[in-house]
Amino acid sequence: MSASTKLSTSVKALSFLAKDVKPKNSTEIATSVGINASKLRKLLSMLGKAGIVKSDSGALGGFSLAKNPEDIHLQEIYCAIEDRKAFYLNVNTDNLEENGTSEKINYFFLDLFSQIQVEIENKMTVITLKSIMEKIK
Amino acid sequence: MSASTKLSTSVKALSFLAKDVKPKNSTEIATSVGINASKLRKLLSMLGKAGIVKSDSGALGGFSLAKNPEDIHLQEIYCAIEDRKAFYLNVNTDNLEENGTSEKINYFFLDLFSQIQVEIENKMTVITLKSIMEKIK
DNA sequence: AATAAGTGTTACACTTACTGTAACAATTAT
DNA sequence: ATAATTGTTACAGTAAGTGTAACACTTATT
Repeated sequence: MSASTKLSTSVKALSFLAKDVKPKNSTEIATSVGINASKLRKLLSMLGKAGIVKSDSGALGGFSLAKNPEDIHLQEIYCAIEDRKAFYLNVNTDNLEENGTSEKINYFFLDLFSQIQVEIENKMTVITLKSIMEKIK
Repeated sequence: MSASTKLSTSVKALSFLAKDVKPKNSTEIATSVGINASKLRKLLSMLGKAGIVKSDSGALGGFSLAKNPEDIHLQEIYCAIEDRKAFYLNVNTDNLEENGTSEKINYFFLDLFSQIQVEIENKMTVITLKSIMEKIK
C-alpha cells in the first residue's frame, strides 16, 4: 500500500470508529472500508502503538478511538503508519570524492527534501479527524 | 530509481554539462555521476524531450545544455523525468457506494494531495540550475 | 563507401518488493 | 472449557524495479 492509500484507509477506519463508542472488531471495520481484515489489523496495530486507537483482545474485544476526534491530527496518523518519508533521497554513494560536486548536490537535495517534508507535516498538523468528518458530512 | 534519486542524478549530469559548452557523450557523463551509461541515456532522453538538453547522434555527438543554466528550473527537470506525482492516491474502488463516506474521503485526499503537489512544484519553480551551482560552489 | 562513434530504445534475465491470505499464539469474556 | 478476538509471522504468488546488453539509426571522418 502506498503512503497515501494507507493514510486514506486509516482515516476511513477511524471515522468509522468515531461514529460509535462501542468497540468494533477488525472484520466489521475491514468490511466497511473494503480491505482484508488481517491487513487492517496491521494498520490499526500501528495506530495503536501511536496511541490513536486502543484495542482489546479476547471475546467482546475490538478497536475503539483512544482520544476524541478533535484531538487526532492527520500528521499523527501519517507518522504512525509511515516511517519512510514521502521525499527521501537514495544517495548513490559510489563515486563520492570527499567534498566533490556529487556529494554537495546530495546535501542540497537532502536539505530541500527535508524542508518539503516539514511543510507537508505542517499542513497535516492543522487537520483533525473531526475537521475531516465535518467536511465530508 | 526513486523520484528524488532521478532528480539529483539529473542535476549532477546537467551541472557537469554546464561546465563546458562542448558536447559530452553518455559514457563520460555516466562516469562522472556514477551510474550506468545506458541508464543515463534514458534519463537524458527524457530531458531532451523537455527541451532541457540537446543531443547529437553520430561521431562527435553527445549531450549539451539546450538553454542557459539560469533558464533551467528544477520544476521543469522534475516534470520531465517524473510523470507519476510524489503524492498520488491509489483509491480503492471496491465498496464504493455512490456518495458514501469512502468516496468522500477519497475526494478529500485527492484534493489535499494536489494542493501539496502544487506547493512542491512552486518551491521547485524558483530554483534554477544556476542557483544550485552557485550554492554548491 | 566504409568505418567508427554516437544516441535512443527495446529486450531480458535477475533480483527485490509488494500483496493477500492463512495460520496461530496470546488474550479475555462467558 | 469455549468462543471470539488481536497481533504477528509465514508464505506463495505476483508485480515492479535494476542493470546490462544488443541493435537499429545517425553522423563525422577518412
